[in-house]
Amino acid sequence: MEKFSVNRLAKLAGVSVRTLHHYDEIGLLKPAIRAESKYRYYGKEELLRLQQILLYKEMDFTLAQIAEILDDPDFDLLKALGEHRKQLQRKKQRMAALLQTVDKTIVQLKTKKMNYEEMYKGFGKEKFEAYTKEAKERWGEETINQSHKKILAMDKKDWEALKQRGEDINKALTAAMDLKPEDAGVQELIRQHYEMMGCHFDVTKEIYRGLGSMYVEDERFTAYYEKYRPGLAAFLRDAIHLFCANKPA
Amino acid sequence: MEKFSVNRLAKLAGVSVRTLHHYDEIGLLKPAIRAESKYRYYGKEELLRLQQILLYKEMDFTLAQIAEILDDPDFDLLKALGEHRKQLQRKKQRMAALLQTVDKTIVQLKTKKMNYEEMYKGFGKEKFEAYTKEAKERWGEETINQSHKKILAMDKKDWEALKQRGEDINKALTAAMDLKPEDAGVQELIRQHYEMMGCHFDVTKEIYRGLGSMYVEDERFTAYYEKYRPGLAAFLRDAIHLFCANKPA
DNA sequence: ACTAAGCTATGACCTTAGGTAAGAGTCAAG
DNA sequence: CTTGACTCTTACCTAAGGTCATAGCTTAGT
Repeated sequence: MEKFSVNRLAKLAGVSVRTLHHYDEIGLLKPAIRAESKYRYYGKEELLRLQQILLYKEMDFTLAQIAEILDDPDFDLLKALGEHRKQLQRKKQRMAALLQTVDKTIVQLKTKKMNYEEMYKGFGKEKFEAYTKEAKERWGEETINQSHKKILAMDKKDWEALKQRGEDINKALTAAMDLKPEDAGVQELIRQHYEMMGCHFDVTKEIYRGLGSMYVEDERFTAYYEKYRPGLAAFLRDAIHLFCANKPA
Repeated sequence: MEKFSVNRLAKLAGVSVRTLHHYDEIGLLKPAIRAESKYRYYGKEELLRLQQILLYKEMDFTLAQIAEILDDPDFDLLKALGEHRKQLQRKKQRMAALLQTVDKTIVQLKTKKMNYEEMYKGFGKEKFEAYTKEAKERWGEETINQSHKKILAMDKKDWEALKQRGEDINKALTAAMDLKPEDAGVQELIRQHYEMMGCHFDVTKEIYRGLGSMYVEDERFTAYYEKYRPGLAAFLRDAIHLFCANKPA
């Protein structure tokens, strides 16, 4: 019968020696024999048990749960798996919800950036102050200031170039409004717009899609683009959504 | 200016007093004033800051990260949000992967149950032993025994009834093979089959779908059903997949 | 002013699944 | 027999608080 030292077993199973010590401590996996020297030696059976442990650990069971699964003969594994599945699903959904929250926050920050840009372009003092006030209410004094600082810290030339390019793309899109959103040329313009947005941080498909929705859901966006040309906001949203739907992950 | 005691602030923000103590300890949220009695008193500003903290906590930022976000003027919030988003997405994908693992495990357990049932129905000794050996290799001595114990512990009458019903449904499905998988009658039989499967633990759509795939991917399944009537395995799989696709979550 | 009830402070220990380190003992090869 | 690699135990550390215990504080009612 083969015997494995801690090191050997650890390497065989891909865990650390400390982990084996820990499992011994909590009684989850005890060595087959303990030499007089106090060295731990494991046999084939223990290797098997360790593999079982790792299987369940992979599924995110806690060590206590695993101990129960392996040692309690009255344990209903199917029921446990079913419940565990529910847990995992809840967690996954929670992640999805968090993602949405983060996305919304990112979009809102982007919006603020744009508000700021508009302000820069000289939209009149009242508008500027209304924006600032709203933003402060939504974000708190400190945050908004920090964010503004960031934007102000942006390199002037980069900023101007970015702005110019955005305007070019917008003009082209306005002209292309008579085509359908799925038109290849329109989609190419949208692609350029998307890449521009991604210039300073990653815009994922989902974030970009959220931004697209804002074109019709946020009145400031809508007002801005509708004045440009009526129907433009909805057109942009549709084109962006289409773009996102067709874009590979 | 209003002052809030720990209790008041905690209730206002929906956190525990201990949490406020903790935030004070780590310097994340310090009270506006400390009375000589050492009592903590918070002002409006602190309430605002606490709300900010909770906003980021909701997004699963750690307290250390939140401190950085709120206190470091050089902090790039957009970049942090972008990175955080990636993290969340990874976690979500991990959850999805875990779900699949759990589903597969559940389906395998179910399969074993069926093997056991076949064995019971008298499929010959060699087959039984081949199954048992394979299952032991895959699952380890202990697990398989426990699982068998569970099945044996099942109420005899329930089991017989379940088996009988399963056979009835199978016979009906065999007869219905000349129809299309999307036929309403076929889908109704599949629905009954699905409900039967869910008799002893929740079978979700996804798990059921996985089971459907096993009809053609697992040779034991395939052999069993093909012997019944050629083409039955694929037919069942298609019908099950269709059922799952149309079933509301 | 006094007292009881309720609020608060500090300190300490607990939780997961090990990581990391110190100091001492042990094994195997040369 | 030495040296280097291995192993032992002990103990402290992580995140975000939960849950006591003990002692001091505040406030409402009398």
